[in-house]
Parts: sequence; C-alpha cells; structure tokens
Amino acid sequence: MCGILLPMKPQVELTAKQEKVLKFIRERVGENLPPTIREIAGEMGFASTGTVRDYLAALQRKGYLKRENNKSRGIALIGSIAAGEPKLAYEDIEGYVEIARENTFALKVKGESMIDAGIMDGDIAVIRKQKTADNGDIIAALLDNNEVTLKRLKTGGGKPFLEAANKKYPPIHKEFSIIGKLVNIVRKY
Amino acid sequence: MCGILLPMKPQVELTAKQEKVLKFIRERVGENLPPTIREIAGEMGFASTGTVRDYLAALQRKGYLKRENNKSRGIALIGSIAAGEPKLAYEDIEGYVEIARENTFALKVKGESMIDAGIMDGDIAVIRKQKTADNGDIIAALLDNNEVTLKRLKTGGGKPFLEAANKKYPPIHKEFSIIGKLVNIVRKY
DNA sequence: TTGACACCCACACAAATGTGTGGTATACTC
DNA sequence: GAGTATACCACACATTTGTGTGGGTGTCAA
Repeated sequence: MCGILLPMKPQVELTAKQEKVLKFIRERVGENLPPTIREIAGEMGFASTGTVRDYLAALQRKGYLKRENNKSRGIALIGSIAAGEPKLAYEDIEGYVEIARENTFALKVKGESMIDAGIMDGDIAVIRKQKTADNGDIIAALLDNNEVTLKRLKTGGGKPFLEAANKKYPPIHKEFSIIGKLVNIVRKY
Repeated sequence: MCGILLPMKPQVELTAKQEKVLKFIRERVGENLPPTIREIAGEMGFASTGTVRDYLAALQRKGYLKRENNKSRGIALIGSIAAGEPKLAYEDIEGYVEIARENTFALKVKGESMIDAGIMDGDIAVIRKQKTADNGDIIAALLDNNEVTLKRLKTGGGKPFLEAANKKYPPIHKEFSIIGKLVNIVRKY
C-alpha cells in the first residue's frame, strides 16, 4: 500500500470551541511556529491567559497535544486522524523539506532514460557541484560533445562508465567528467 | 537524453562557524521549534547572547534567514519549504522552482504502489488540501479504516475509485474521501 | 446536592527571551 | 592607516511569556 505515516488512535471528542483552539494551533504549527498562550488568547478573543490554560489542559488531557514546561511556544501536536473529518497529523508531516541550496544548480530532466529510478521527463534535478562521486551515485556528467546528462555512475573494476535506469538505454562508455551529484528531485503536478 | 540547462544563483559564502550555527537552526526548525538566542549560545558554547546576535545578523544579511522582532523563537529559514512558510526556492531556468505551500501539507510516501508514476518509497508528497479532484489526479485519500493513501482518482462512469500506479496492486473500490491533491514530489538523495 | 466539566475573568509573579550598549582581538582590503 | 568583516565577551534592561492563585457562570449526570 502506498500508505503514509499517520498514527491512529481512538479520539476523544472535542467541543466546538476546543476544536477551534486546536485548529488555530495547527495552523501556527504548520507555519512552523507554535503560538504563545497570549497569541491564542488574542486570536480567540479571550481576556485572560487563564482561559487559554484551561483549553490547553483540556486538549492535553484528551491527547491532542503535549507541552513542555517553562518553554516559550512549547506546544507540540500529537498526530491523529478522526473518522469522517480528516484531521491531519502534523506531527508526521515533515516540518520542512530541505532542498539543497549551497553549491548547487538545477536542471530540468529531459527524456526517460532514468525512469526506473523514478526520475521522469520534466522533473527538476538539483545537483551539488563536485568532481568525484561514489559507485552507484546518480550524477550529472559532462560528455565530450558538451552534452550534460544525468546517469548512474558505475566504478566497478575497470574504467568508470555511465548507466541509464531504463533497459532501453545502453550504458555509456564514452569519456565524461563529473559535474556534480544528484541531491534532490522536485516534481510539479 | 537527460539534459541541459541551468543557471543557479551563486550563494553567498558562509564561514564554517556560520554554517554550524545555520545547521543547528535547521535542525531545530525541522523539529518544529526554532531555537532561542540562548539555546543557540548554549549549543555553540558561546558565553554571550551578543555573539549569537552577530551570527544571526550575518546569516540574515547573507539571505539565509529572516527574523521577527521581539518575538520569541522568531527565526524563519529561507530556502526551504516550511509548510506554510512563504518563500522557497532556488533558481532554475525560469527563475526558481516553486513548491506549493499555501494550504498544503507534506507526507512521506510508504510503499511502492505508485512507482509507475515515478513516486517512490520515501518520497515527500506535497498535498494541497481540497475536497474534490478530477479524473486522473493523484490524490491523498482517507479510507474508512482511517488509513491515508496516495492513489490516482478514477471517476469514469460509475462510482469513483482509486487506482494504484503499479500493476501488482489492484484498484480500491472501498469507501474513501478526498483529503487533497498531489502538487509536488520532493526526493532526497 | 455534590461533583465534574466546560467556559470565562483578573491579577501578580517569575522565568524566559530579545535587545542595547559597550568592550576585545584578528584578519583582510583599499 | 581607515574601513570592514569575523569572532568573541560582559552586563543591564525591557518585553514577552509561562505560571500561580483566586474568582465566577452554567450544564449535566450521579
């Protein structure tokens, strides 16, 4: 199955207002910065921090979040999915997906020669510049005709060569130099 | 052939120590809570908060992060997608590769059921939340057993169903609801 | 009636946190 | 030499933030 990392556990019912507070917290956590107690109060229109504490205590008791003492913004969500209305488990969502950026360049993949490695026509390949690579690495290589190509490097015993990830394409035994190593693939739908 | 094109903006160089500070911040942001100035000082072994401020100022000047004034943990990274956070990107041909960020969440793909669509185990799927989708769209669907799955939506004539992109997996005709539509795939090597 | 809970408030206090204003030293460029 | 950047420090200060204590209302079930 192409399932996904999402913990499931029996849900305790929330009231409408608790739901609203939780929703706000989720939004903020999604934006990578959990709210402070006073930010929650401001958003909800509460005049007292004590009110927010009541809510946080309830949400914690019901298993929706964890808190760290004496720590600013120390609210962490606990993932869960409720039957019916999907509640997305932010805990298992990658907080941020890092794309290599330093000493890199990007190129757009043309063709199908790496399709068995899950690299498709039109994908963006992020390449980190380096002159060497290990056996099996996918690299950007410069061929002697000045063409740049994305292939798997093979350094078995003899002379290194380039291998496509598509049986229809034969290995390349021509001269080449390594431009860099593939570090990311980004695809748009 | 896999080929060509590329420009990529040269990054402003960081010193080794600046790199180390940035790495720590990235780790913490990845754990969904940016560090405080004193946490950075503690980690780096600095005795003064002023030292950290010098580093943050340098990293900000060089375009690696943004800060919000008078806000605890108000450090935001630039150059990585933080679910919801503005700004990703790094250049590619036309300017930069943008990854959808509004109203989205990210999931880590498990399994091989979409491999024929070039989606592999461990890939990060960026999903835009929406309740409907078109025939042929790849969607995140919530099954009745609370499992979330990534599949292609088929709305031919009769009842909509889910289709894997791997012949070994049969279509799913169970009840499901649409959580969102796949807008990006990001893979790390 | 008692108790548990949801749902609010005021206010004080301590801790955490960001900021400001000074230092010192080295290295490099112009 | 002046200027700039890096790389540290000390310390005071204001603000932000979490916490504590105490108060109130209403509902609902036992």
